[in-house]
Amino acid sequence: MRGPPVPGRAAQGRTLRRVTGTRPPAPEGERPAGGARERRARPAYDPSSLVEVAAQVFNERGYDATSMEDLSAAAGITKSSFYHHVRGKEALLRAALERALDGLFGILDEPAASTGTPLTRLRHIVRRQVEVLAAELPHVTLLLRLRGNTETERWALERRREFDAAITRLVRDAQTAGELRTGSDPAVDARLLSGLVNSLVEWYRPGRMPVDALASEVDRMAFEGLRAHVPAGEARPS
Amino acid sequence: MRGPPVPGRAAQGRTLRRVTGTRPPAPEGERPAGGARERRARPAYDPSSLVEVAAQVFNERGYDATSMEDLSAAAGITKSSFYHHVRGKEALLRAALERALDGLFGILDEPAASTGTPLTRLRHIVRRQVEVLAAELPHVTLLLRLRGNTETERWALERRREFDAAITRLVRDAQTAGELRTGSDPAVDARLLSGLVNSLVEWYRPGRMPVDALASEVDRMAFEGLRAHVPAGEARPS
DNA sequence: GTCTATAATCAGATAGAC
DNA sequence: GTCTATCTGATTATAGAC
Repeated sequence: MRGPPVPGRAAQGRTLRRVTGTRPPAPEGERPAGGARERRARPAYDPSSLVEVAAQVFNERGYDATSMEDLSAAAGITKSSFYHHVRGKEALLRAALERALDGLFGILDEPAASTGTPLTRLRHIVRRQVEVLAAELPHVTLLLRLRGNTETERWALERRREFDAAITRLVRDAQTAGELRTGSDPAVDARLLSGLVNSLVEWYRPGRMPVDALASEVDRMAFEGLRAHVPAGEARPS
Repeated sequence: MRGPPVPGRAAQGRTLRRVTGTRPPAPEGERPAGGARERRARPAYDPSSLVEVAAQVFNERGYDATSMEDLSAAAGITKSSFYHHVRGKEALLRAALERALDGLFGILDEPAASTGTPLTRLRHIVRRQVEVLAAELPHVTLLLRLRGNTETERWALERRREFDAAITRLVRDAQTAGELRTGSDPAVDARLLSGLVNSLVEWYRPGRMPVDALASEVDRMAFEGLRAHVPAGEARPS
């Protein structure tokens, strides 16, 4: 907990927020039978849903600031009931990170990721990266905010570096092929590109705008820039 | 602490890393007199240095995962001695965030921030933002990773939103003036631009490349894009 | 499957000797 | 100014009743 020792929890600066957001309904058979529970809209209890709930709370509060009490409250059950479903805090983290990494590495396995010129492939990967990021928003967000404190975090960071390395190779190839700007270090350009894409998790929320529109704007900015383009033949604004 | 209860601290997954990185030398008179201390390169004890050390450790481990023990160890003294210099964990956080915010808002007060066309002003601000980010790297990094758990964090987030709003207004003005691309929401473009700039804290380290070179690459990417530009008159690659 | 109660440990912060 | 020793409360995790 934070701040000086204060009697009541309400006196602390920390705000208890509840996870909102829609979630896929759990299989009916998995629901607890005696629906005597009176809490507000409570998430289902199947493992996959619990991971998603946990990822949401981790992102809102930060992994370290999140207590098992916070997680169980978000799931609508007590802490010890929560432990009945989950091995521990770090197991939840790992499951969420695996989902994010599976999504990202899945992109590299797609046929379009190895078809065409380097730039064509790169643009496909960027577009798909935006889509995976939107589809797995809480899990990817979690992945991008890791500090590397635990063994699980370091494992995920290592896999993330492998993904980034694939992007860097592709940027280098595209520059060599004359499809990307010259005069800059491809490793730097790859980091700028990844930074741009990854920064979406800080503000994009589903429903804010269609995912394919977002992907198009990111693609345009990354490769053509924000500046207005003058029609061919006209003079460039000084 | 993390993981199941284990006897020894060494058995935990957490790695104790020491703050490296160079620091401006403290005024000689501020150093403790009897240099009997035998630890490795230890930072000075003046308040400003302690804030910088704290910001570094906060960034490495995350604010919540950082204990006062971690901070005092990084400073080379015991926890209770550390408390002699500092009011508490949150006071350190606030001091670091103030430094970051002062740097950023200082940019908006510069004459060049309100001289010329919207695009000229925007480009100046972006360049200066990269420079401030590099000069105040640990403090700005901390600012960009806030979750809003405490009152201090929420205060800083609110000020950061004000800064972002200024950028958004400028992007809108530049688009209206025909200097930026059309067909996209200026609020989205502003977020993409800020996301690109802010993502630097995730990888840029002083000494990796000169700051002005970095600023130029960011400027070029943001406004012209990564794609190779064909000389005027030639056909655009399909 | 869920609960109350509690164990074991670690956090931020302080007291008081030197 | 620094230290050892300690307080208070929160944290992860478990025991065992229902």
